[in-house]
Amino acid sequence: MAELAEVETFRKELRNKICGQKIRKVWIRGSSLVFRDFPKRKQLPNMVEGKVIMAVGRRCKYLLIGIDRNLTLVIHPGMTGNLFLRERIAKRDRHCHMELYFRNFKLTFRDHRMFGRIFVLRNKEFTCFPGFAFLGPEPLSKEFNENWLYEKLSTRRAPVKALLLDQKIACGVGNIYADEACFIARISPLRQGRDLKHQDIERLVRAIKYVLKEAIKRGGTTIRDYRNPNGKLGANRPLVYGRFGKGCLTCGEKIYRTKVGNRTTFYCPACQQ
DNA sequence: AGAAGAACCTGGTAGC
DNA sequence: TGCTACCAGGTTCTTC
Repeated sequence: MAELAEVETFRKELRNKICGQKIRKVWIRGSSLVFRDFPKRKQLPNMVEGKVIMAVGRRCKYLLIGIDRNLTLVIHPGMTGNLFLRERIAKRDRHCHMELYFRNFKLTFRDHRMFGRIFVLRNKEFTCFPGFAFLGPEPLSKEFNENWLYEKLSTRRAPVKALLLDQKIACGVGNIYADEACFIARISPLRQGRDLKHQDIERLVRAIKYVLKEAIKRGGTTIRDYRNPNGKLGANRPLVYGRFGKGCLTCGEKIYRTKVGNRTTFYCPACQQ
């Protein structure tokens, strides 16, 4: 679920609700694997209880909750992680891993597959944190442009789809939007990176920005598990992802399904060259 | 260095 | 109905 557009939806929905709110109480599942990268997890409640949320940001697929002046609660939802705003008395089940209690509601992190990650960074640890150090530029920024992508793809033999999933190249792009971007740019996901011409890369950059903006506008894409913090489904509908055997929305040919870099990949063999 | 594949997890479902 | 095998939107490690 959680690609850039879904995490951005989390950010927008949460920002107005939790900014300025004091964290009254924290509950964490002690044995939960989502804290496996955070050795000091037992101290998490002590670190943040009684403190105020100052900002809600995002970098790539990481949600960043700024607490007081010098702490950031970092949440990576992984494949199935979700954040929910709920009544304080709402029951937690065995897939809940963390709850932040505010005055009138609580924020719950739920993840049944436990590929998600949660940890806390102090400001001075932030810049040297390895998870952020090598991420590429935000795809919706000016720095993510045809020059950047050409530089990253033009020497590579790997399929362009696999390269788009590399967070050092196109951070925030995941399996769905990589397929969608290739479809809109009319580029086969199987083509080698070094095989793309400048004009192909220009179309691809435009397509990546377009699919992400549209998905954010619609509150993300729900294939299976994704819900926004209020429990609503994402309203974005993929043009090619998940449409195996159905007619291409451009030319009517059947959509193919294959594997690229071990990931399920959908494309139209007629439109995408 | 870079490409490919497996591993990490659980739950849902297709097929028998 | 019940069992097994396989599949899933992310990341990271190992092997070649």
